[in-house]
Amino acid sequence: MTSLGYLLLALLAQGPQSGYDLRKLIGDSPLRAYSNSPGAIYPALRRLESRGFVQLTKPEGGRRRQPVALTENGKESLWHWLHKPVTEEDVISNGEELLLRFAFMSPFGLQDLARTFLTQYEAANAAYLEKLRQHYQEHGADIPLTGRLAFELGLEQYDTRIRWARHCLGELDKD
Amino acid sequence: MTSLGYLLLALLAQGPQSGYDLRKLIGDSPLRAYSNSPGAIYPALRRLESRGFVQLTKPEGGRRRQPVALTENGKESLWHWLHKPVTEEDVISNGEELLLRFAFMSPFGLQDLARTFLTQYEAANAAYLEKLRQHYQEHGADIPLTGRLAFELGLEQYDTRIRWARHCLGELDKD
DNA sequence: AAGAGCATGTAACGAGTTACATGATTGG
DNA sequence: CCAATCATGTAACTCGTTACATGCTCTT
Repeated sequence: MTSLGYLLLALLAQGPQSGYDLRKLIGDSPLRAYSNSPGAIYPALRRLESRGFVQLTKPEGGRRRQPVALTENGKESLWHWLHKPVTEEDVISNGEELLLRFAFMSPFGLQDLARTFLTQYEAANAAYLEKLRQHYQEHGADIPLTGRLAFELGLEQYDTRIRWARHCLGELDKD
Repeated sequence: MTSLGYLLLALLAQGPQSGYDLRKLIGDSPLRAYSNSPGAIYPALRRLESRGFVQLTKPEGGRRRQPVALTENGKESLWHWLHKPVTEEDVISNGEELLLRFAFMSPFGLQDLARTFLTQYEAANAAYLEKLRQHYQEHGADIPLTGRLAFELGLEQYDTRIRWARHCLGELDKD
């Protein structure tokens, strides 16, 4: 299962949609970091179907809107994805997917799911940031100027994530 | 040419290295977001060779360190990559690669290359951030809580980039 | 001499890109 | 009724992943 697959499941959790609808949704929103090309979407939907996560209902005529619905298996797979623990590896290499997961958590329980996500997210980012700072202390002097500056942006980005996670936990307390 | 290809060219610009050296360099540094698996590195080096960007010198015996050197064509390709203009599309979908480019600019001219990069980078991020803010104004109310919070992190990240670019321009003035 | 780690290679597979194809619907 | 656009599909290609294979070097 790839990020795009889960994105499709998450979008379908809000009700059946056609492939075309999904393409529009992705292309017209900040999700456009993901691909909305037909060559990505339709094969992805077929894969989801072959795994039983999704049901395609063929229209009678030729080439019209073809609604896709989430199955029970699909719901379950989505649930597992949303509940996966946040690892440091994810934070390093899959930052986008983590954020995607969080963005679609609302219907599945704010107090449990979202809170533990944020706690783990903050911890994992803090742990890696600490390693980065250490690396910077040791090797920062050897790196040429632009490399050092790029490194500093990296540090800032992780710091932003940590502050954001704390801010979100505060927001969730307002319930 | 993929990001990994340019990363290899950039690393080789500091002198010939073996594939194994390159793998270590990538795995032991904050570049570890990139793959350092043999199945990625060695085929990538072969591709660079087949395009004439790199020269592999076979060692006489069997399976030993095999130094890889940047050719003139390779230097030129690297130069073009570093000089590519920063587009809004890059900022949206290729943020990592942009930062990679900047990180390796030092030897190629700070006052020209790095300055124009930063200026374009700031402008492109600001332009997209403006669109994101607009989107948030119009549709923010319809998005469930975690989606909205994820959106806010996105906004923060772009803002961080912009502040960083300005800070860097200030640093470059200290020459 | 044996085994751990060094260094490179490769095959099967999955998934996205680009580009093109195809049939239906709608507007002028 | 013709063109534009809607909606889906597909083939060729590229690249990275995973897992395994191969041979060398160095230590003990």
